[in-house]
Amino acid sequence: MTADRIKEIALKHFASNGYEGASLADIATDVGIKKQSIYTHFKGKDELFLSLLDDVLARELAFVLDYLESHKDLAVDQLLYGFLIQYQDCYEKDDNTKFFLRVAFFPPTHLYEVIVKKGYHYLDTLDTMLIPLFEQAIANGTISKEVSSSAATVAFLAVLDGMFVELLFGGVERSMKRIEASWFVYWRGIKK
Amino acid sequence: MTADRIKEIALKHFASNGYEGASLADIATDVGIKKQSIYTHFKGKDELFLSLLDDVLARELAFVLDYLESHKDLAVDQLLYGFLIQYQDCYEKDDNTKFFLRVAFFPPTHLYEVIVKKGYHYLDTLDTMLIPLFEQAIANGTISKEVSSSAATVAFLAVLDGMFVELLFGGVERSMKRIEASWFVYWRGIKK
DNA sequence: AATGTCCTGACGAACGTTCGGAAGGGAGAG
DNA sequence: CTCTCCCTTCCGAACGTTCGTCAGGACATT
Repeated sequence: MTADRIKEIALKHFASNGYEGASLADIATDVGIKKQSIYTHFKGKDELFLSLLDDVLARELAFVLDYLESHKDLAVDQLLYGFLIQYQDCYEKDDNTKFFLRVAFFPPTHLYEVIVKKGYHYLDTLDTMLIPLFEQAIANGTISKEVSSSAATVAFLAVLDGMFVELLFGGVERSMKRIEASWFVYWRGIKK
Repeated sequence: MTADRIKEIALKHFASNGYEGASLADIATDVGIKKQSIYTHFKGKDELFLSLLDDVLARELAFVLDYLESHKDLAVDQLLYGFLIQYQDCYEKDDNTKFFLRVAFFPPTHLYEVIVKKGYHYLDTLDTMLIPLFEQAIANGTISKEVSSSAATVAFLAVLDGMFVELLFGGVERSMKRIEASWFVYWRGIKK
């Protein structure tokens, strides 16, 4: 399907050049068609972009859901640390996260409201999935009672964002170094 | 000086629309001149942009330097926490950080090398300023000997980035919440 | 015959940029 | 004091390019 190839290529372009920086002509060239042919599959640039945004958010959530489901029997520290590592590995070469972060932080102005709405939905879902984990670990005694579940969640998401930032800016090896340090301090800060 | 007014306005535009999204015509309109007049003061868009980048990095470093200098007699935990708070306060309404982050993470491709070079210089300087603080605190016994000074520094910069991210995406009140949680866990993780 | 896909060709709009000239003020000479 | 020259600042008009978009036709598949 050509529509899928367009999406695939467009994701790369949006991820590395942003909404304004990505041109339909360049995308079409990479696909191997003329830019006018894109209009056979999408109404225009906005529809292509928003369709990609939905895909990206869905994939992002699916990954988290899948990971938590398939590792739910792990100890909470291994689960969380593994989550960081897997997230990094999984998206090392993928443009999904790059697209996601770029759009989340610097959305094209005329699509601001739609994007923010979708973004918050993602964040809320993430929160809902993580909170019970921490509550259980606190009840278990694995995590100190001095630490609230919400503080642990918020701080963990901050560690995650810190990883993203370094992943984007400095690449994998710098990001790995940051994960090691952040996780070491983080776990030392919440464990019993 | 018109050049300064152009810079001032251009900073806003670059910060909120990115390199490609900011147009010289819009900037000129906000300044109250025609876009051609910009060429009296700058060779072109690139020179304006790079000139702004230098200013932004210099201001960013100056702020850190100034803060550390004027609070060097504080206890390390108050110093670091205060640093987070002050950074947030200082740049709440300022476009400096927004410009900085946007450019750092998503640089315009044709200026990539120049930007990355300047960016790493900033990071290195920051590192050089922070490391001795942690070394001293570890020697003091304020921070646990189990924590290396480099791990504490790297993790602290991650906390800082986490704050930036939330500052950009969610605004001040969400960022404040994140700082509270992150700092609580961070300090609990490195203290003796 | 109908449908879906890709093409050629062209559109107006916006982009960064260049050029030539009009205004204005300051400096120096008469 | 005035005239002239220079220099800075700004703008009108236009440049070539690229942008997203639309209309219409060719060709294949069904």
